[in-house]
Amino acid sequence: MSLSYAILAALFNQPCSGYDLVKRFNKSVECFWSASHQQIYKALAKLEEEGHVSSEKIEQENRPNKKLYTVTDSGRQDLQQWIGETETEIVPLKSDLLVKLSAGHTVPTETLINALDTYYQQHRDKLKSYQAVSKQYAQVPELSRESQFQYLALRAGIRQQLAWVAWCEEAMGFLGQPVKQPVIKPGAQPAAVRESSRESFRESLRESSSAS
Amino acid sequence: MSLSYAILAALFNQPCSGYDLVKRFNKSVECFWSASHQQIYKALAKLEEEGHVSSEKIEQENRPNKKLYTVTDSGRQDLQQWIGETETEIVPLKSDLLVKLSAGHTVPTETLINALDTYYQQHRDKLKSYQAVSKQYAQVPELSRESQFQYLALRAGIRQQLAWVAWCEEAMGFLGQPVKQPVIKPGAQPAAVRESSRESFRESLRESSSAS
DNA sequence: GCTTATTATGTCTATAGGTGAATATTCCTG
DNA sequence: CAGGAATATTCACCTATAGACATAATAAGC
Repeated sequence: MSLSYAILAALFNQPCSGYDLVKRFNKSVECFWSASHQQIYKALAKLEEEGHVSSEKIEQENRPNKKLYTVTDSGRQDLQQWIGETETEIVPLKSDLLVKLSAGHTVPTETLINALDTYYQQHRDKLKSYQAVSKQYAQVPELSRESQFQYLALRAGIRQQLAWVAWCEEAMGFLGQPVKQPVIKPGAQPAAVRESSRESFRESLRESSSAS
Repeated sequence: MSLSYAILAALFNQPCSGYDLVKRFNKSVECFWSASHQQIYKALAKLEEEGHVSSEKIEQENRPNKKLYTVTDSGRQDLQQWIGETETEIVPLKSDLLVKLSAGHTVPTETLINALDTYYQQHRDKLKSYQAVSKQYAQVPELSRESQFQYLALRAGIRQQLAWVAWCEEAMGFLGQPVKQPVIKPGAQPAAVRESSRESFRESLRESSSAS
């Protein structure tokens, strides 16, 4: 359901081809909605069938022809109506790693550390890539209102990754492993990271017990 | 795929009936894997067919009979093997709200504030409920290794919710709305929340631009 | 005796979400 | 001109999930 709207939103901001859309999803939309190219093409076909987008064949000289997709009036209305619906469910978390951890006592600690390390690296990479996009926004002197909204969505993605990175460090501390390298240069990070990275498993237990 | 393993892990920690499993998923497992009762019953049936769990009919006096599910040797091996696999993909984020926001300029700000507020409340509720479970852990003088792992998984859930709550506040600040009430009593919160709540949209932009 | 809630276990169906493989064109390099 | 990379798209299939429906026992209140 939401994939269609994610596509409508992206196309509304900037009409483009399916292929370009895939690239945009991989670059930044991914931080709030991920999808494979097959899914995107399928959803585009359905949206066109429903009349929410229209396509125009563009003849290209140096490369295969492409279809330029544009949101129709009906598509825009549908999108706006959906945004207005308050039938809002928050994202249910689904993490392989946490499932593994919840049965962690059944396997050697080393196994868990390996899994954790893989995750840690991936989250750090994602964070880095989102922060790179964030930097691009920051370099524009005056962001359009449109861009500001997109930046705000990106901020959520960054906060999610920060939370994961901080948790990985906490988990590594618990599993008795030193953190291999500092997250990112100090000073370039919002205070939240440094604070939360410092927080240990033990400390958090004590805090919970003192909470009212 | 992972639902089966989430069930195996839960049953391995504590054998129970399908009904109880549903309740456990709603209570705390949900913070790392969510599933409906239909999915759980279906997955249980499949696991039994495959021989990974066995069921025993329990006659009950005061209520309908139930089936007590236990993980078999084959199930335990399967679970342990899966935990060892390093084919680990981090959770792709999928958020309706962020999709809505990315096209936020197409609707009145009030619409967005409404949507945001609904999310804010839900994340705060989730956070509160996870923190309540966390408190239960903290009250046990000496946690078993088993429980420590589960607590660590819960910590990830809490951090996720904290990140969402903090972002909601940042977003509200951007949309020009005052935060209606403080997150939770100060002092009961890890420093990370207070820090990150304070961080504004504008400040974050400046930080991004100064980052190397 | 009737209604409603809770415990307990499922099935069916439609649709959304997701993967793997295949296809075709054009460009660039050796 | 052969082979690979980038562009651009589609098919077939499978799983996941939501929503509705079905069943049946007990317990509590009116």
